[in-house]
Amino acid sequence: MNTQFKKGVLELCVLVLLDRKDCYGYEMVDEISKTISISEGTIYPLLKRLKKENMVISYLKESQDGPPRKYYKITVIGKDRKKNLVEEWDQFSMGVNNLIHEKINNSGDINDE
Amino acid sequence: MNTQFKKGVLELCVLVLLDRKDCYGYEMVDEISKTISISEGTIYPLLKRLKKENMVISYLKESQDGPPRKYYKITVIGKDRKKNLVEEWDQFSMGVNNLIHEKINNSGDINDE
DNA sequence: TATAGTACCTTGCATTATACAGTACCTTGT
DNA sequence: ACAAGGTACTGTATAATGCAAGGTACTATA
Repeated sequence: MNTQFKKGVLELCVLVLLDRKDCYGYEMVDEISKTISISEGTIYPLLKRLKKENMVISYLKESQDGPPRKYYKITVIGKDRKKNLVEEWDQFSMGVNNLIHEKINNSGDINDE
Repeated sequence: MNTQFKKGVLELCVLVLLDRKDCYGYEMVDEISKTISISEGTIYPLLKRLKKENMVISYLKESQDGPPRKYYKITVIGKDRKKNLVEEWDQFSMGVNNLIHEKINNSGDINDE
């Protein structure tokens, strides 16, 4: 899968997931991997950054299947950012789709027949 | 505009444009900027790379409005790559849209009523 | 008990595309 | 001669991801 396409989108995906419910890293890798292939080494640094930027907070919780899990919870700032990112993404992806699928924006639809 | 989203997509856009008609760099900046804000300093290195990878070839042509223009023409390899990229993009963007707009893929639609 | 396997987190280095600013050349109009 | 705009190019910085490796906790099994 094209690495470059993912740039910036992973952050969006993580925030969207966390806006639905608290998650731990490993869980998000699983969830997101259904759509976009990623690995742990990618998501943890991202989570660290989001935490540093106050988009999320984290708390530990014990697990029955292994070591304690570090859950992440989205903050108000994070929700805000998520909203912006979703809007940007929608606009961006629509623009690209228009561009590559030939729906060229002819502003000024003058018939010359 | 979110810089990260553009990663990889610009290459796609350039190849798509060139698959329609030969263009020169400055022209493509204009064209693409209608949708995605970019500048010359971004596109020329990209074109250079595409040329190095044999996706495009270039030729000079005089202009009446300024210095000669360097036109780029897509090659068979380039067309191939464009096709792949378009497919990848379509799949990728659809996946992301599903993910962020909650259409979660419930494989196994068992009714429990 | 030792070992392997899996769930889970972390870090470091390499890769790669874009941003921005600056340079330079050509042409036309004043 | 100068300004302005069209056209091409380059260098340095930024930033997100990939991959590989390592570490801890728990569970199962030999």
